[in-house]
Amino acid sequence: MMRRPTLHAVAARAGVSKSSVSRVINGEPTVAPSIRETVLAAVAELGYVPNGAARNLVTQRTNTIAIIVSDPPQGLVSDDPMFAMVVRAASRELERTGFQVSLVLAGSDDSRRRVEQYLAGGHVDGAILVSMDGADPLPASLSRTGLPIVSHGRLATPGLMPWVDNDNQGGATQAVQHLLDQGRRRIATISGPLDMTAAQERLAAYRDTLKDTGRRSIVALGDFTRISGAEAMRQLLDDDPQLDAVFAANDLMAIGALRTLREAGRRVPDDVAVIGFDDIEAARYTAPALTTIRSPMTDQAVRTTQLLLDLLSTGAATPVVLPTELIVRESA
Amino acid sequence: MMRRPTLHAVAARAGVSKSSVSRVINGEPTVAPSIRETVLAAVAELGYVPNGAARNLVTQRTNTIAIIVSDPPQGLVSDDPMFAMVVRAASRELERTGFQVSLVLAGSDDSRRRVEQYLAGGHVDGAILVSMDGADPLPASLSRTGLPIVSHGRLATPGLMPWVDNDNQGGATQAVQHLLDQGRRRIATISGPLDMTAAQERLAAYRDTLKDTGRRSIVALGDFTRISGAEAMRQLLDDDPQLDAVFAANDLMAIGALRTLREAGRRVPDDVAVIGFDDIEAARYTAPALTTIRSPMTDQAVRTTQLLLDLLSTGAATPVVLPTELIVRESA
DNA sequence: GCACACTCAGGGAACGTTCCCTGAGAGGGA
DNA sequence: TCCCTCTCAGGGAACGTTCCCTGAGTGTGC
Repeated sequence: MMRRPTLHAVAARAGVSKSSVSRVINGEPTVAPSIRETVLAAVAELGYVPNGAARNLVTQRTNTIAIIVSDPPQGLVSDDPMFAMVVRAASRELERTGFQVSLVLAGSDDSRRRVEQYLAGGHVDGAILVSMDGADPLPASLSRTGLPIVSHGRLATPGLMPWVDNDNQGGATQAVQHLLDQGRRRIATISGPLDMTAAQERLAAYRDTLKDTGRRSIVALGDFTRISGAEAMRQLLDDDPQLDAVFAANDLMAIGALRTLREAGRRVPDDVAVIGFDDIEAARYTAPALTTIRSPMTDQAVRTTQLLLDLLSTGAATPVVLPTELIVRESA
Repeated sequence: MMRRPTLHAVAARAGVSKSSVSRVINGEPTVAPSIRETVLAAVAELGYVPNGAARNLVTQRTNTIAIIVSDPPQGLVSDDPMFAMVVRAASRELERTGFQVSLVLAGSDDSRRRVEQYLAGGHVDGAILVSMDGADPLPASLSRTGLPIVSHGRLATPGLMPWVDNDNQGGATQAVQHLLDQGRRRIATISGPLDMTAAQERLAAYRDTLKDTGRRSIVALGDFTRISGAEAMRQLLDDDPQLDAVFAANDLMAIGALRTLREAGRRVPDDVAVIGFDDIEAARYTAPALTTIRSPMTDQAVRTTQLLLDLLSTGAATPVVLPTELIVRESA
């Protein structure tokens, strides 16, 4: 394969110095129109494209941002809509502002070391951490690199970096209140994994809201997947066959719960009301359609990206909490 | 922010030449144990991490692979499970083999130029194209860069690059045959966007299979999204209220169709049988559970990645077709 | 008419690695 | 004992840019 042309080659072709070519390439104004034209012609003729590595080396910038998502350790590859929405929205925003995106999966402990090395190796100008769980040591160690980093979702350890999250507490309160308003008496919940702040906050809000009414909480644990929602629902039905409402901490688990209820012969919402959280697109397509709390996922990703851009340009950024909204459909 | 230590600094600290440090870092065997130890100590002490750009510049390699996915031009961000599955599986495989992943969204014409420049700029060692539609000029222009590139999904223009696809024709034939075996008489289909080869092949197989039985085809067009499936189903019911089966070219559209049928008061599968394609996880959670054709998405992504690795190491790679499987659940 | 400012092109160091080449020293064979 | 080979450390060029600095040339003000 032929070696790609360099700045030098263009300079020779155009009969000018490489400094001038560099100036034209970078759009500096202090260059005579005649030279600019000659250079542009030579660039087009040779098909010149600046070498990224050389540029990065001398400028000490890469124009690349890492999106770091935690990868479930199990061999399974999940179709989590969150992943698609967040990665897509953030990537789009980054590309719009002229950055490349480096996607990094943080799975095993082994890969964590790799991530640290990668960030420390100057490959990126900054990073976005997506939905890290509280047990993960990665945020702490990465924040020590001194690189500009923001988190999509509040971290368990406060103060490490700026973040953007939705109002989990407010949303969960809305959800449970809606069930109460309907006159539901035994309201259970399917919680997310408790090492994630979103799950903690939603569970806490559920408990607080119920407590005010003197009702007892009925809790089953899931991990934000459909199958865990289905299993948790089965367990809830065993624990309390009389329950007449369930608040699932996300839509995926609500979808799982819906399936279990159907298998158990319970009618939704007549026998049991179900409400989810997130308002993913699939929530419009369940039978019955899922009542849920809309959390602005795309928005959150965009805002997180903008927070990083702020951090890069101004050196400072403050956390953001986005409001949620109750979406009433058929299931509650 | 303090400048990160360089090879030179480590060499000075360890009292050896930078050549020796470089040798230790890169694990070359021709270095005395005593020197290796001293260097390793200095590396640990200073927290040295090699600079990526400098390394890339001199080695002419980046250890980075681009995953290029077409981004729908509409402002919408979709939660397409395909995106999550494919990007995740491919990324995991790439990271496992020591590559970084650069995620590139190819949307507007403007961004296409950006992508070409990016690949030509030597930022990556190779690229994976994901599910490009036939109208997209990107594959052709990218293959002209001479970079090793493979495609996830067969391209409309053959011969541009190696690819991995599943057996669309076989799968669609299985699906329609299953409906015929059930004694269904009026079998409609919801096709995907016809500029994608997967949609073309599935539609062609539907037509061929029906033709052999003397039945006429009833076709509505979708674009692989849930909402398009719902709309197409509505149109099909208008066109032929007597239809008793639908083959949707993917599960997302089947899910949309299911909703329309429910709204129209048709029972599935009693009145109308529905069969999808892909076997995404959500297919297990519809009511009724979706009968579908399993296409090995994760597998396909992994195989595509391996194809690229082959291409990188051996310079050659041949297309792969993966088999599909009929998964019978409740909807047909 | 002369000095001075101002514009703009070119030369070359620097960025932080890798890798080739040289050469010092050790070891072994005749 | 001498020479040849072999091992392994160091020096320095090269990778392809950017950017600072120098200096040539032109224009301007008095």
